[in-house]
Amino acid sequence: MATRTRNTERREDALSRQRIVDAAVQVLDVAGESGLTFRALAARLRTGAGAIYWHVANKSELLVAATDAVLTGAGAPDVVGAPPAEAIRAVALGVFDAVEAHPWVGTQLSRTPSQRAVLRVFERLGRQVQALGVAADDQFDAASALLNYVLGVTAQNAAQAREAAPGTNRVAFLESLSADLDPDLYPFTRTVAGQLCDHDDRAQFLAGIDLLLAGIAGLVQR
Amino acid sequence: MATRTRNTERREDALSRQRIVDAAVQVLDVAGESGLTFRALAARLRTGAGAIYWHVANKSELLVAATDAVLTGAGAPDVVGAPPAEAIRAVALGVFDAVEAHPWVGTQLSRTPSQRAVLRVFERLGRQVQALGVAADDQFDAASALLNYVLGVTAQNAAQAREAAPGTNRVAFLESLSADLDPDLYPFTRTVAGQLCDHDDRAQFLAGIDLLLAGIAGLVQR
DNA sequence: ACCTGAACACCGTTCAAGT
DNA sequence: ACCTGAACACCGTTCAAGT
Repeated sequence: MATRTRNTERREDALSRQRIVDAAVQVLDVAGESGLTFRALAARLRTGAGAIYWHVANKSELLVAATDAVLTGAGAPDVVGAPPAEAIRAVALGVFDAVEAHPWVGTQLSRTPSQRAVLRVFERLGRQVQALGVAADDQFDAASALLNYVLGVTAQNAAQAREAAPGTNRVAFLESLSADLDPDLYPFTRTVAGQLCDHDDRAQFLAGIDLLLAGIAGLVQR
Repeated sequence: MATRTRNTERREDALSRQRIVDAAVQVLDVAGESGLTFRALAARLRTGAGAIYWHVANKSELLVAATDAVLTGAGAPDVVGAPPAEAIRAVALGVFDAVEAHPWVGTQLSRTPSQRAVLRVFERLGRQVQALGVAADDQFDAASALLNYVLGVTAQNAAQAREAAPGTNRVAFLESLSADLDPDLYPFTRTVAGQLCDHDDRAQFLAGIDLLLAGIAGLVQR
C-alpha cells in the first residue's frame, strides 16, 4: 500500500482505464449506483461520454473493475502464522469493512459471482478451511458456506445503507419498521427488535462467522 | 393452494393490481429483470403504459410486490410438530426452491431488506431458533446468521443463473471458469473445482445450513 | 491511436385528455 | 374512477468526424 506510487495525477489530461475506474469509484461513493452515469463520469473526467468506451467495454465491466479496485488489498494481507479461525475472521472482516466504506460494493458482489474479487475471497477462505484440518470432501461445502454468509451480510448491509434516508439513524429506521409489525404475526421479530438499541452490526456479523466456525470445528473432530 | 380460487381471469378486461403483479411475475420469469419494462408489461396487459401507474406507484414497488407474490406460501406452511432443526431446513429450502424457479427473486431479496417477504422468513427462522432452546441473548444473532446465509446463497444462485448463457450447462460454465485460474494463485479453488462434476447446489446449500445448526446447537449446550 | 459530441434506441414517469 | 398514449427527461451505446 505504501510502496505503490500514485500515478493517477502524473498527467492530468491523459485518459486511462486506471483514471476512469478511480473516478467511477469516487462517483459511486458520492452518488451511489444510480449516480454513476457515463455522462456524469465524462463530465468529471472533462471529456465526452464516448471517450470512456475506448478504455472500457461497457458499464457492467466498469462496475466489475470498480469493485475489484476497492476490494483489492481490502483487509490485512493474509495473516500468516495466525490460527486459521482468526485468519478467517480477518478475511471476512476485510470484506465487511470494505463494503461498509463503499456500500455499492455489496450489491455488486452478489451480482457477478465470477468476479475475480469474489474468487479471491473464496480462495483465501478455502485455504484457511484446509488449514483447520477439514476433510477434503467437506472443504468445498465449508468454504462455500463462509463465502455465502459473508456475501449475504454484505448485500444486506448495502441494501440497508441504500434504503435508510441520508439523515436517518439506522437503528431508528429499523425500530420504526418493527413498530409497524403486527405483534401477532411477528412475535419473534418484535422481541428481538427490542435488542436493536445496543445492536452492533459488526459484532453480529462476527457472531455468525463464529457459528459457522463452530459447525466446521465439529466436522473436524468427527 | 387448492382452495384458493383463481379470480385472475374473472373479467379479462379489468385491470387490477393483482393482474398487474401476476403479469409482472410472468414477464420476469420469461424475460428476466431487464425484460420487465412498463411498455412490455402494458403490451401484455393490452393497455397503455400509464394505466399501470394507477394501480402501482412505481417500478420498485412492482418488483417488491412480484417478489412477495412468489414467496408467499413458498415452501410448506410451517411444519408443526417437526423438530426445530427440520423446520429450519424446510423454511430455508422453501426459499431456495422459490428462487430456483424464479431466479430474479434472488436479486430482489437482497435488494430491499425491509421487504415483507424477508421479514416473514426471518420470523419463521427465529421462532424455530427459539424452539431450539437458544438463550434470549443469542436468538437475534442465530436467526440473523441463518437469514443472511440463505439470502447469500439465493443471490449467488440468481447471479449464476443470469450469467450462464441460456444453453450452457452450469457446471460446465464453472469448470471453464476455474480452468482459467492461475493454479499458483488459486490452488484451493482449483482443487475444489475438481469436485464440481458431482456437485449438487441443493445439497451444498443444506450442508451450510447444517453447519450453522451445529454451531447453534453448541450455543444451547453451554 | 485516441478523443469528441451528436445521434439512436430505449427507458421510467407524467399528465392532459378522454370515458 | 380509471384508462389512453403522447411527451419529457434521461440513460447506455454507437459512430462519423476530427486530431
